[in-house]
Amino acid sequence: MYIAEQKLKIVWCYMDRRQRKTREAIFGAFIKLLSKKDFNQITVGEIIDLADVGRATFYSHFETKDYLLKELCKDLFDHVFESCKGERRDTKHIFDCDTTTSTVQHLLEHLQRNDNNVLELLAKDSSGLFVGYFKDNLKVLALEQENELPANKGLPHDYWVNHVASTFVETVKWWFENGMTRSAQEISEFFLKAIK
Amino acid sequence: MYIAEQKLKIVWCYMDRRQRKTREAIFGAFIKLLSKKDFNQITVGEIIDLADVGRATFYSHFETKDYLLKELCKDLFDHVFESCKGERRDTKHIFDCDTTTSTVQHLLEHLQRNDNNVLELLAKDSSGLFVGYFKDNLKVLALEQENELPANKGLPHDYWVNHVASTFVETVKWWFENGMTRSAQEISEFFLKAIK
DNA sequence: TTTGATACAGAACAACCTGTTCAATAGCAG
DNA sequence: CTGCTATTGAACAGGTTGTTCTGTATCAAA
Repeated sequence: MYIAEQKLKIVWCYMDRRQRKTREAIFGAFIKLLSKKDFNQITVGEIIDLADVGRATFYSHFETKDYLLKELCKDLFDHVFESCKGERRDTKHIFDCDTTTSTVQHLLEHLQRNDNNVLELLAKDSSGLFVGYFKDNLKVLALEQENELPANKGLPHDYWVNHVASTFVETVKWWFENGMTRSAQEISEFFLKAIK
Repeated sequence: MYIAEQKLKIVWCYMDRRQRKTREAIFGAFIKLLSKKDFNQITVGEIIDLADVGRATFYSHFETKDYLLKELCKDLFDHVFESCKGERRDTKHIFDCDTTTSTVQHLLEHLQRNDNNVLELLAKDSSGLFVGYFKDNLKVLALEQENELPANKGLPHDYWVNHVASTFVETVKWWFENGMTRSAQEISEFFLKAIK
């Protein structure tokens, strides 16, 4: 029962090649299915068929379907935000990578590439988990560079942070639902205007 | 198979007393369960047990569990927004019911009474359906009295309407999650400041 | 009150999904 | 090569779903 949990979480890169392959296959199949139908309508049977993986193998990696979703969220958003945070760690200023683009625009450009269909998953997020993880990461990011954000207008701090994060998520969803025709810079301006 | 659909939807008030009773019983049981656990973890068996209703009866009313949720959303939000819209229809000005309170505050006060646990359902909305219906209704409301809202800052119209509706939903959720200790008036001010 | 229509209860049913177990097989690291 | 570990594939019990059926209770109208 869920034998690989510790290894998978703690020493990811030292994982057995077989484990990595299975994990990636399951994630891939899951993402493909998630972009087609609702989470609750996807069965484990479909996942393991598409991933071409044994039933027992699935359950040795993920305790349940919900845990699979959680781990996928972690993987996805850790990857999306890693560049922002990584650069910040190195340089102390988020703008160093490109002095003309803000953090917001940088993040939007990263999303525009849409690795792993993050946007699709965000847009048709029937479980709310993706949006939840996204917002949590954004809140941390907002706290890290609070001085770059507009004034909080005398509103309670946590209300303001939540408002900023929510507005960003809604902005991204709006962008995606309108075909991503506008540029990342334009969307960035929309967002900043909205919370100004 | 879902024999009563037309009657239920079109001539609600002329419905057979038996039908009304079962429908109410099912809705009541469903709401009670929804405030305790996630939608996807609720079984039809639990619902009919709590509603004290036969299995076949349930399926003669609702094609499936998802349809039950949809109909519940419709009922709930039609009721929440009916007062706002009703007053507007009569008076042409939404402020007539109380010249000192705005539409926003009026809606918040209505939510504060929390009929049918709407707030609880909104806060722990695992399916996203409640929030979706809530936002749709808010958008219509926002369009109806656009002149009362702050300027859209040159943003695209649908982006702005979506932003306003989303901010309202998030404000309500924040209110609820913080124990509803603040007054409706205060929350109304937060919301208006946030989108100003 | 009687009558015909309709909603209900309760059980039974097949089809499906879940999560577990197990023996056999295949791949890995030292 | 050898011991260890992941994977396979099948089988399994337990639970859920949506349907079907028969008999009963309730309604609305004559």
